[in-house]
Amino acid sequence: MRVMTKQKREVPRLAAGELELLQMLWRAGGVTILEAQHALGLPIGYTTVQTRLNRLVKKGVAVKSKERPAKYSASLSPVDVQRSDLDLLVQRVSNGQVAPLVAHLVNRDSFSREEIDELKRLVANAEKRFKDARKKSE
Amino acid sequence: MRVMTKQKREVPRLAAGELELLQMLWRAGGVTILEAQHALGLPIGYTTVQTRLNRLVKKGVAVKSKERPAKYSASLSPVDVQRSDLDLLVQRVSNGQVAPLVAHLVNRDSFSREEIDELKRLVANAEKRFKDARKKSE
DNA sequence: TGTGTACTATGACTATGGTCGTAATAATCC
DNA sequence: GGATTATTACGACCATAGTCATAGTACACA
Repeated sequence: MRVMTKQKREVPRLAAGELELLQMLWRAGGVTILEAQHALGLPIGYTTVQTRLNRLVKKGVAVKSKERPAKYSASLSPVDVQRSDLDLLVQRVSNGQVAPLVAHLVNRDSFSREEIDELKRLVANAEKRFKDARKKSE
Repeated sequence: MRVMTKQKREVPRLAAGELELLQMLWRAGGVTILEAQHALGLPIGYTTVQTRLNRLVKKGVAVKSKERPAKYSASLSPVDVQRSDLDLLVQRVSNGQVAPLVAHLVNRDSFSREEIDELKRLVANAEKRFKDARKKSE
């Protein structure tokens, strides 16, 4: 059975730059401050990275290990942020309507054979869910 | 031939609250400060709305008319913001890959018959473009 | 065990966005 | 024209994010 495990914590609002740090953590895994600084590849100082990482920790979106050169890692999966980003975006650009947003994305650029097949599969699944739901409710 | 018409102006980074104002302008059209305040429906003061609107103007994403009760309107279409939001999001959540994002959206919730048809149409168009491009390049 | 290095904590400065108060200016009307 | 009202300009305050310098602490090892 499918228990909709309610998210205990809301994803806090993250400014663009904070997201950037978080992305780095997703890519690089558990990193020390020094490694983080290099992974970012930006001309910003060591203590700047330190402060920003600590602020992420204080916000609860990253964790810091106890070891001596402490390792920082994201305590939030990309999916979590994706979800809230998407919620926001869907609300923002098409007033809660998902289809127009998908239209935008699909018309936006071109796809490979494989991607097109993938899209077809997705739509077929959506259709199946639609029919199933319809059947169940009759 | 497909000329990638370069966007002349970058959409400036807009904080969440600024977007909210902009959305209001899209919905309500050219509005006075008072109308904007009402349209927002939030418990924020008149001069707050004034300041925020003026900041949008200074950023170039809104314009202010010369009439005496000045009318503010967005100088940026939703599409512009959608595009840059989407660029950002696509980059953010799936590293530039559009298909996974579409997958997220499509799996995210359920659709009506009409929406499903619309999605099918979109995918068919994408496929047609794919074939045309293929034919042209042979 | 003392000292130099690696790491961390702390505080400070700046910019920006959200909030407003108040002063200045323009329009209205007696 | 002068008083009243509507509109605008201006500046201020606070919170937060980005930036860093510097002071403090722990570790290694001579």
